[in-house]
Order: sequence, then C-alpha cells, then structure tokens
Amino acid sequence: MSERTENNGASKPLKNAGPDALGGDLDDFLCFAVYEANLAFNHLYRSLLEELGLTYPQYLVMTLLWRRNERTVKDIGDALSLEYNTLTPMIKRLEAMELVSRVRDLEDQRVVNVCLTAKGNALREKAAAVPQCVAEASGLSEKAFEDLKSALDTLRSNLKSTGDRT
Amino acid sequence: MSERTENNGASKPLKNAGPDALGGDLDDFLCFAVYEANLAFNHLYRSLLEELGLTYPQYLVMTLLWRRNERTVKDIGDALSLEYNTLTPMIKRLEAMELVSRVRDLEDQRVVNVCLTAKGNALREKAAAVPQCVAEASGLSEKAFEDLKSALDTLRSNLKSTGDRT
DNA sequence: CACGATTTAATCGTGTGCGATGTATGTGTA
DNA sequence: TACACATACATCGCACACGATTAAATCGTG
Repeated sequence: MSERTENNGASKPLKNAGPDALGGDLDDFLCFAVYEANLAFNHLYRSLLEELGLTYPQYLVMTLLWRRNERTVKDIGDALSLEYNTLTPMIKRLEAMELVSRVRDLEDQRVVNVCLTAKGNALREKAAAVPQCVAEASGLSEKAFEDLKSALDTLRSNLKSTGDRT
Repeated sequence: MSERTENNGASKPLKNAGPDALGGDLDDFLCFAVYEANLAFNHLYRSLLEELGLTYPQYLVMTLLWRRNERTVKDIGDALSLEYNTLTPMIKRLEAMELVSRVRDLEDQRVVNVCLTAKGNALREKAAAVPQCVAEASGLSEKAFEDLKSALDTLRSNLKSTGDRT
C-alpha cells in the first residue's frame, strides 16, 4: 500500500515505530508527508497571522500585492494556482476589510484589477516579521532549506504534468 | 520578504524568471512550495479517486482502516492530525456511503468505533492501483523520494514543536 | 460515595478549494 | 459585418479545516 513499493511481506513493521512522538500510520506515503507539513504550516501561520486578521491564503495574496501592486484576479490565480471561484470571494473579503480595492479595467471590461489601499499597504509593516519567524520555526539549515524547496518544485512539476495528461 | 532572508535590495530579480512554466512570484517561500505540492497532490488524487467516489481525506481515512480495521475517531484524528469537528461529518459521509459503520463502544460510551463494512472492505481492491500511480506520477528516484519524505518529517516536527510553544 | 477535572465526541459558523455552470466582454475569421 | 470562439470573472453547492462552545461519560481524589 506504499506509494513507493508494495511493501510485500514483513520487511518492516510499518507502524508503532515509537512512542507516537513521530511516526504515524501513513508514514510511507509521500503525499501524506506533504499534507502534514502543509497542515503544520497552516497551524503556525494561523497563530502568527491572528493579530493581522489574515488567513494564510489571504496572506499569500497580500504578499503578492506587497511585492507588486495592481494585479488582475487572473494574475493572482496564476501565481497561487487558484480558481476564480476561490479567489473572488476571498478578494471580496479583503475588500470588505478595506485592505484592497477591486476596479474593472477600463480598456478590457472583463478584467478586475486588484490593488492595495493605504490600509493594506500599511499592514505590510506589521507583517514584516512573519517570514523570519517561519524560517526560524522551520529549523532547517540553509542548504536543507534550498534542497527541500528544490525537491518540492520538481515534485510539483512532475505531478502537474501527469495531471494535465488526463 | 523571503522566509529565508530579507532579500534586501536588488540581489536578484525575484520574478519573471522564465516563461511561466515554472517560477512564480512566491518561489522563495518554503511554505508556498509545500502548499503548491499539496495542491498538486490534491489534483492528482481527485482524478484517481473520482471513480472510487472518494475525496482525498476520505481516502486517507479508508487507508487507515484498510491497514487496521476498527479504530476510534480519536485514533483517526491522531493519525491524520485532524479534529473531531472535521472528522465527525466526514465519517458520517463515509457511513452514508455505507463504507464504514459507527458504533458506540460498550465499555466506554464516550468512544465511537469506526470499522469497515463489507462494501468498504471491497473498495480496497479498486483502490489498490492508486499508490503505484501516485509513485509514478511523482517521478522521483527512490533516494529522492526517501530524502524528501525525511526532510518533510523533520520540517513538520520542527514546525509543530514551535507551534506547541504558543 | 461525591464532585471537580479530564476525555471523547458533536454542533455551529467562517473560510478556503473546486466542479459545474452562467454571463459579459473581447477576438478571430469568413 | 456576422458569428463562433475564447477569456475573465462570477454564482452555487459540496467537502474539508478549524476556533469556539456544548454535552455526556469517565476518572481521580478526598
């Protein structure tokens, strides 16, 4: 049942590897390691972003805008691999919080431009400490950090190309 | 704004790294690499699990039960790092699909035992091909596979221990 | 035995994430 | 010009994921 091998027979115990500190029932699933790491990031970000009043995906959108203001919904969707049905309500919430504004493009009425309000821009400074906190919490050496990111990019690329072949 | 460094100044262009095949606006965020890899797994699993009528989290629960039948809701929550408020509705859906049954423990009436029905057990064979498909789609060598999983486990462990210090 | 603390599970509300579908706008081509 | 097509965004419904709260059963300690 492993993602890697059939794990036929009694090659290894599979579970009960320790006093439950690490080692669950699905340790041999790579997807599960990714799933769990993502959950762990979500938990960490939740506490860090609480005082900013942002969720993790909202923080990602704001980060995009802090880096380059004035983006279309499509731009944001491409950057985050998210669809309009996810982004439209989310950006409207950011608008309700008065962090961004949504305006139809004059030249192409299909397009909605999203840009920071003064309040949204000001939030940038409150969020400045977040990346450092996350980097420290990850507890990885610079090399391990880069290697992991690189491996994940390769994985994502491989998974996407397979999915597209559907 | 990087998770790793402040990336102060014009050290590198940050974006427009290529013809958008790879390389987005948040490439320097490790959390984002994890987030994207998780999304990619979700997309792949969605297509693989469609004919089984399962979602990805439901598949994880079923996998736990296929490996060892008869688990409490707490067991499942511990294994998947999920809360009751997520699991209770989800397991009820699996019950509505007649894949599992939920019964109060006779010795401890607080506990709900979840176990496979005949139909749930039969589904196991239809799902047998899934791990192999995923392993192939990941396109990683055995060593890269193990290294990545190991690095993610370390990362998750570090993130969790920081989060607990809240 | 009594009673407060803990454990297990459930409900409610909010916020993603996405498949299916709808609508308005722009584009290409005959 | 006309009309099929694509693009950009939106709505609806379902399924997680989780904070806050509630409720019932069990446990621990006096």
